[in-house]
Amino acid sequence: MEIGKYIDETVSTWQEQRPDLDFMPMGHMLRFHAMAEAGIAKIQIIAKSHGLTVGEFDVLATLRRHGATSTLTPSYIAEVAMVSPSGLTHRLTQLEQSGHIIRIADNSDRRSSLVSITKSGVAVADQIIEQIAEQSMRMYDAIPANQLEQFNHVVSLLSTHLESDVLTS
Amino acid sequence: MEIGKYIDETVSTWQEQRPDLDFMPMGHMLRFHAMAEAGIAKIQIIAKSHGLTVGEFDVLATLRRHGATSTLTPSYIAEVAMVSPSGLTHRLTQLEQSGHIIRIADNSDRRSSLVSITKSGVAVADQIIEQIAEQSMRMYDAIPANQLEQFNHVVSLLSTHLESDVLTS
DNA sequence: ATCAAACTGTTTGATGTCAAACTATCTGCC
DNA sequence: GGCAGATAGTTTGACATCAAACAGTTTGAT
Repeated sequence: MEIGKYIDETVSTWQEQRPDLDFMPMGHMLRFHAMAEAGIAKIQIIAKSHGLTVGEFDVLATLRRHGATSTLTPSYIAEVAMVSPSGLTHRLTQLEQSGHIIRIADNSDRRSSLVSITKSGVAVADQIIEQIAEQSMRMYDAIPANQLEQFNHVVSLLSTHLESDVLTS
Repeated sequence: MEIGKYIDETVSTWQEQRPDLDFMPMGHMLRFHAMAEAGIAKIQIIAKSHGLTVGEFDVLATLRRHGATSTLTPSYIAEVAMVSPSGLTHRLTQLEQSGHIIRIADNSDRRSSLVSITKSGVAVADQIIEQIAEQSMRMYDAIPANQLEQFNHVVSLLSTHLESDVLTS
C-alpha cells in the first residue's frame, strides 16, 4: 500500500486541473489524516488481539488513566472520550460483558450510575497502552534528534491554530 | 471545544499513571488525528451545503481531478479513493440520483461499466475544492514562513517512515 | 409544597461503512 | 471449443456511530 503515492498523485492531478489554487496545505492535511489512520489501524490490531474495539479501548483507557481503581460517571467518560451518549452506552455494555468494567448504581443520584474498572480491565488496558507507547516511539526514528524540538513546536502551533480556526468558521 | 486541552490531559494523566512509558509520540499522533478530524469536519460542512457527503465528494473529486470530462471505471475509483466495492456502489448510486455522474455500459466488457462526471458534477466539485483550498491555506497562518520548509520536510519524512513501518509490522 | 425545566442514561431509527456471498462475464489453458 | 478460475460490480448482513425521542430523577423558582 503506497498511501503517500496516492496523496502525491491526488495533489498533482488537482494542481494540473486547477493551477489557480494551491493544494500544498491540503496535501499536508491528507498526510496528517493518513498518518493518524495508520496509527489507528495499528491500535485496532493491538486492541483486537485483546478482544476489544478501538472505541472500547478508548473508554477503558479513560478509566485506567484516571487511576487503577477509578470510578467515573458515564457523562464524564462521554465528554472526555468525545463519544455520543448512545455510543457510550453500547461500549459500556460490551465492556461490562467482557468483565472489564462494572456498572454501579449511584445512591445519591438515582438518574446516574458509576462505572468502575475491574482488575482485568486494568490489566488489559496496561498491556495495550504499553504496546501503543512502544509502537509510537518508533515514529521518532524518522526525525533527526536536533529537529524534534522544532517539529514539536510547529505541531503545537498548528494544532492550537486549527482549533481556534474551527471555532470561528 | 478545547480538543488540545483534552489531548494534553490525556497525555499527562497517562504519564502520571505510567511514568515508565513515554507518551510524547502518542500525543503527536493524537494531535494529527484531531487536526485531520477538524479538517474533515470542515469539508463535511462544505460538502453538505452542496448536498453531498464527504464520501460522495471524494468520489466526485476523483473524477473531477482526472479531467473535466473524465470517465473512469468503478474499480479504479474504488482503488484510488480507498473505499470498498460495496461502499462505492452506494456512493455512485447517490451521485447518480443527484445527477452528478452517469453510469454507462461498457460494450467491450459487459461485466464492467463506466462512470462519467456530468456538467453539474464538475460545477459542484469545483466549488467545493475551491472552498477547501481556500480554507486549508489558512492553516499556514500559524507557521512562521522561515519554518515552513523544514516542517514540510519533517512531515514528508514522517509520512514515508510511518508508511514503511505499517507495512512491516 | 408544587411543578416546570434541566439532567442522566437508554432506546430507537437512520446512516455509512465493510466483508462475504452472489451473478454475470471474461480469460486462458488444455 | 469448452471449462476452470479470475474478475467486475451488486446485494446482503453485520456493525459502530450519531441524533432524536424517551423515561425516570433531581433541581429550582414561586
